[in-house]
Amino acid sequence: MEATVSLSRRERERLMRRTAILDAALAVFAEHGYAGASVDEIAVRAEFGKGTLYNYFPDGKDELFFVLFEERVAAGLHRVIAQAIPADTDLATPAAARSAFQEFIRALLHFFLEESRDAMLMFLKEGYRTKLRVEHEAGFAEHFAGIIEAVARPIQRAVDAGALRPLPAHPVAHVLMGNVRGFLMAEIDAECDPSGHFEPAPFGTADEAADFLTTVLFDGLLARS
Amino acid sequence: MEATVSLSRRERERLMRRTAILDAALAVFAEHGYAGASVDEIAVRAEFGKGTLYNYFPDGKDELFFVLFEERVAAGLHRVIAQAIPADTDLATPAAARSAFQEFIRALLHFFLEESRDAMLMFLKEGYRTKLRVEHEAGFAEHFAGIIEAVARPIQRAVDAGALRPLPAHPVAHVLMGNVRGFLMAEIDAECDPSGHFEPAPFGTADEAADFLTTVLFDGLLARS
DNA sequence: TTCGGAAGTGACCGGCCGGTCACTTTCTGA
DNA sequence: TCAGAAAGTGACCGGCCGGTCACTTCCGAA
Repeated sequence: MEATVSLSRRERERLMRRTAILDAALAVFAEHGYAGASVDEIAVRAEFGKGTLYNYFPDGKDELFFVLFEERVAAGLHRVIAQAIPADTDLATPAAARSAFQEFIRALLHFFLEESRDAMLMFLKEGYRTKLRVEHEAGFAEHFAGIIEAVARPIQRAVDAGALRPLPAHPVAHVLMGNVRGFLMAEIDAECDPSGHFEPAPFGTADEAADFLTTVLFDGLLARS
Repeated sequence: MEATVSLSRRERERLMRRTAILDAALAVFAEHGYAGASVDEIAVRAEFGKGTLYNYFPDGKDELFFVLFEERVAAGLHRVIAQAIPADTDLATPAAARSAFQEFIRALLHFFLEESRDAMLMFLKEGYRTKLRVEHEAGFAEHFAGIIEAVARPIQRAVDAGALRPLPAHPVAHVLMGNVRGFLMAEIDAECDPSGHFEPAPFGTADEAADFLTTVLFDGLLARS
């Protein structure tokens, strides 16, 4: 009757509770951002006493935020990258590269908009800009660098194959991810502000939005004769 | 001996002090963001008692932030837009449009990087995402919409003239401004974090950066045969 | 010189929030 | 059954910070 994993019931239950706390914290961070989130609210939402949170995460709010970023946001991003552009993807021609990156952008938007909205909101709201313990600051920088690196790798391949313009891959990766980020930001702004002042990008589906971004970034804004 | 403006000395001095307070507040907001800035620090930097700040800005921190955004950031942006792409700019051909928008992006980066660094930092750090009084929230949304509108207008002209792809102008304006914002963000990240984890975009001058962005956005990433 | 109001000031208040810890409850293995 | 460990709890602490207000200082008009 034991699960295949070699965890005692105690350990399994501890893991469940840890997850429940993280779920609650993710929801609160997504709603209020790091600075606006209160540990009390997280505890209430998780249905634990505040002290219990410090049993599981001795460094408190700071640690919760960092762990969430690691386990939900960064891990999700890496998964999407690995799945959408595996190392053997054909990137030899402009057409192949275009369709591969289009798929990638679609997968990104799909992940953030439909699969893990809370992760997205946490990713967008001020995130790493907040002052945290130094060790976590470094960890954040490392995660970001790792994600950019993972995106830059296929870009470099496509550049080497002559499918993309010979631009430096890292800045291009920054721009690509920045555009996804910017699009999501506009999306939630429009959603959170129904007063109608924030004119949103009026895209229906995530795929339509992805196609728009792909067109702008890969085909360019200039008309072609 | 009187200045041409019809202000009494009293009024002029009051204006000077108001400006001094705003300068101090801008510096503090630029350094710490809205949430991290303390009114005490602003008062110390302005060399006024805290109470005096509330003489000039009865709504306190909130009002200071909003006024700064209005008078420094938004005004600066509008000025740059109006100067770089006046209403009679030639946008009839792809080449003309490209060079006009290249000039615009250069002017933007120049303004933020060299002319008003503090305005840039305030613009970047969490800005309108912060919860403020409702009337200010609406004001922010209005300013943003106005800026996007001002950028979208020449884009629409270029689209109508067939110089740009027939894409909706507002989303394109969002993307354009978002890329500038993203670039600036990467720039200051790299600067504030000399640990080297944040791999920056290694551009020398603002103009080189602007040219890179122009290439990506207008020519597109795909190689041309 | 005098007087009234405008301007300036900083000690103080109240609320918030992250983190602690002495205590209670629950579990487990002997 | 029971003792001790593990887990859970929330009242409480200390610090911070935005905003207030009774008081002082300054200044210009009469």
